[in-house]
Amino acid sequence: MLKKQQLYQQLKQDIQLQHWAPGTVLTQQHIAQYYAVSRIVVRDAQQRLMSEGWLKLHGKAGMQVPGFSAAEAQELCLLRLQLEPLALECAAPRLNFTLLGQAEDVLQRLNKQPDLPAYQRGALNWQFHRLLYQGCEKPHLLRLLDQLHQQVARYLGFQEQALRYHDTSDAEHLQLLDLLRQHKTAAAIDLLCTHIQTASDGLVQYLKTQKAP
Amino acid sequence: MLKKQQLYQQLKQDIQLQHWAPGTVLTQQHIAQYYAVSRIVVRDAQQRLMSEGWLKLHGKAGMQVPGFSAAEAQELCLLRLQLEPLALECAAPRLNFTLLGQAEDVLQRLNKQPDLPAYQRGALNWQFHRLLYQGCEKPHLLRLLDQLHQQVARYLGFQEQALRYHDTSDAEHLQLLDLLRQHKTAAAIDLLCTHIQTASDGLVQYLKTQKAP
DNA sequence: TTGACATTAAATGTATACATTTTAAATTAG
DNA sequence: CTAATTTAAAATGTATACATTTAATGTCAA
Repeated sequence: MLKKQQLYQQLKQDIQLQHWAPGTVLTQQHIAQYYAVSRIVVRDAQQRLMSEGWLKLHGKAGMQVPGFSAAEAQELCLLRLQLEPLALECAAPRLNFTLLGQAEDVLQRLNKQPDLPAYQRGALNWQFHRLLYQGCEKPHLLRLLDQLHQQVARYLGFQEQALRYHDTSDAEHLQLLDLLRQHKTAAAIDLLCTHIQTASDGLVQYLKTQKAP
Repeated sequence: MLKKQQLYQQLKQDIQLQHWAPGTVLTQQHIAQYYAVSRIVVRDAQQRLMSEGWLKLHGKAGMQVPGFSAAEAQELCLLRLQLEPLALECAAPRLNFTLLGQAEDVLQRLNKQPDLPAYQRGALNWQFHRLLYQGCEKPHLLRLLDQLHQQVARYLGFQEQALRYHDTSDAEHLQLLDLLRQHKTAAAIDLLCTHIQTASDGLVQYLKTQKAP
């Protein structure tokens, strides 16, 4: 029998992998029956997934699996662009070799396993960035960024193709680490901005071509 | 008998008015008994209040009423400063006289009732700003800002004194409206930045003096 | 046929009861 | 007396049953 945490993960994954297609309306009863859990458990999971953007309200009954749009992706990336450089700037003075090493380990894992599923690559990618921002000592900022990347992650499960840009950005990641090691903070921030911008453009471009084939 | 929505509002207000002091650990059972509702209802309200920052996890049992710190206030204001100018910039081209009029109405209500409780003044103040950002067509951005102001609101119920700066900022609000009417967007954004900065400084200063009297 | 109203089905909200986990206390061995 | 283990109490997690609300269906009159 599934518990709360398990149902949360399962549902999230099933949405990400499009087992439940965008537009589907999921009622408590449906989910409870399908996953064989009590509605109480479903309510908790639903509420959490909704606050993270995986589900959205649909009238007065049921939750709807949201669709994808280039506009939304662009907005999410714009917010990243607005917040992540700030986080890096605050964290830079407190970046030590331990953290940089951990970050490099994550990069290596990304490199050595080029055929991971898209959503796992996305998770590792955020783990890398997150490590760099870790020391900013701004819990609310980090919370907002976590939320943002949850939303972005929804897009990454979308299509393997959309994530291809990450491979091309590997060099940028390494360069970023290098700059940070040399305490060239300003340059690192600049690079981060263009890095996010590049990723954004790729994703948005891809979504636009998908929409009108 | 209280329903979910009512309990949510009641609990939030009681926290804001310090009926439950910072540091207090509220268990489901406590709350259920005190407000005479089922624990189910409490769970929903608790989860929502937690996601909005009114409560935070306390180990594995209970939720804790968070305290106040100058650092947290500063962070929240910094995030406002990072996001609100962006929202205004995006919304400016779509600002019409209807919205500007609504905003001015809010200002007038603030002016004509100088003895409103702090939390209501805070709510009106955010209502004013929010109207200006309304047209930015960035739902995620607006959601983040709503969250941020929920957090700020927690501080505003804190002390009447801390909100005094809002009275002095009334002139700035009017000037902001004026600039927007004349489509002097850049100037309006500049003013907004200093406006937020001023408010931030006031609040942070106040909290620092409170801490070490 | 259409539109308003009544009726029914389904979904969510809420309460109670039970199960599991966690915390604290108390007892006992060293 | 201390520390570790056991035991009891309290808190949360989960399931079931009931109440309320919402949506849909069908009926009847115009």
